[in-house]
Amino acid sequence: MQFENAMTQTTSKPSQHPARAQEIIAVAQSLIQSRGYNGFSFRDIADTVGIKSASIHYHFPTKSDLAVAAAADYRAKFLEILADIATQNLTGVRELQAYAGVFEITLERSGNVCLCGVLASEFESLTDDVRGEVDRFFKDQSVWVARAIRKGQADGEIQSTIDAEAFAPAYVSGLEGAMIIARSTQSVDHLRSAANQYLNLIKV
Amino acid sequence: MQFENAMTQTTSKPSQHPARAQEIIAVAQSLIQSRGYNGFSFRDIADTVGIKSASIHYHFPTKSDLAVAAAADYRAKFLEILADIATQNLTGVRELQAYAGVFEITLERSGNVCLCGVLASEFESLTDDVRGEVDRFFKDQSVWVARAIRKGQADGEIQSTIDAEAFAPAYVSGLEGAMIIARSTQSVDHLRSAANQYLNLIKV
DNA sequence: TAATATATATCTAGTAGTAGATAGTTGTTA
DNA sequence: TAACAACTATCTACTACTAGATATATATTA
Repeated sequence: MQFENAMTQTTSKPSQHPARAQEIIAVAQSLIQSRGYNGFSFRDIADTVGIKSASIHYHFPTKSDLAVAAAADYRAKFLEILADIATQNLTGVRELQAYAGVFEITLERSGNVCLCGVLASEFESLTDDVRGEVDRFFKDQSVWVARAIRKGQADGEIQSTIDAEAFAPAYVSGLEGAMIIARSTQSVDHLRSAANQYLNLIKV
Repeated sequence: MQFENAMTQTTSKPSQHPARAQEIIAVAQSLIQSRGYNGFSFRDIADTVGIKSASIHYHFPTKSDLAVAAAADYRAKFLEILADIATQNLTGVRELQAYAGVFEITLERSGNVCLCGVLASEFESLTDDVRGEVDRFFKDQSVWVARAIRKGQADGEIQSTIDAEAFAPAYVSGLEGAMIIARSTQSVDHLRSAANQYLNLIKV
């Protein structure tokens, strides 16, 4: 996947050479996804990247700035993946299956859960900047899923009685919750099964 | 609600006079539910309870011990509430609505999310003891929900094609995820709506 | 071209503050 | 008196973060 938008940061420092900044973001994302926002330190990142913790502050003045960048990057990349799925000429149901597949593959390959799901569960200890990014993520997701549902309805494979705008956030929520619980119960199947349950119920 | 089982702890110190220990557990639960396991300190609890942080170690030698006690107590109390619902002679669907209501009321009144949902999202930074408690919680929940679903099916108000054992964890996961996202989007309605979506889909 | 200036990205060394945890002491209660 | 439950005082390790120096690369100017 390509690095596109590191300048989404509201903070000052632009950082002309984004390779290292991106590297820091990637490690931060992985650490947040496995241990949470309050579960990692600048030193953890520094040790992994191979620099000193003080050097991270050059790229991201505060931990909040880093989290904002990590969440913004995560959101952007997720949107790219979804845009890619939408160009594959799939049916609505297949798109929703592919959507769930993104969650499943993440959990399967890395053992990590959704970055914004983790941040949301620590919501009270986040700055407003990070909260905003988390909020935007979930809005993104619901919009994309609602579109896929309507597509499936137009093709006659999803029940027309379903309210796409109401079911979309429920589908997203279900996958987020199932992903988090799946990790704690050591079974990707928990997530896969939940996704199938939701989908089977809305199919004609 | 009554304090029942503080001795579920695997650790040594029994603490004959459980009032203060229970007070500490209650504050710890609230802090975990709002800021996460890594988002609070012994000093936070001490300041709220009105003792010194060192005194907490008398009741709970380590932070992990405290988290285990908090999770075990949470699980026990949740089971009491569910047992209470089950004695109210409700239909299966009404029981499932009451179940969702427990989540909604918690979020509405305290702004807090499910303790075990939070812990699960920080899973990688938990000790095995805490992990076990979290795991047990979700097993509990699925068992109770599956029973309610089968009850609804027996009464003919829930579709007989639904696999109760497979849908139960999906329902629990959905409510957990919706609860976490609802807080981050500042709307209890997000949770209420998701609960209704799931239920409407399985009704006859 | 050579000298100068600026920017980038890192370092070392340090700040004040907080984390969980421990040892030993004191008052209180059964 | 003995158990309990708190205390004071302290420890080590770590937290995010900062100041100032340095090396290197890139521009700009004499």
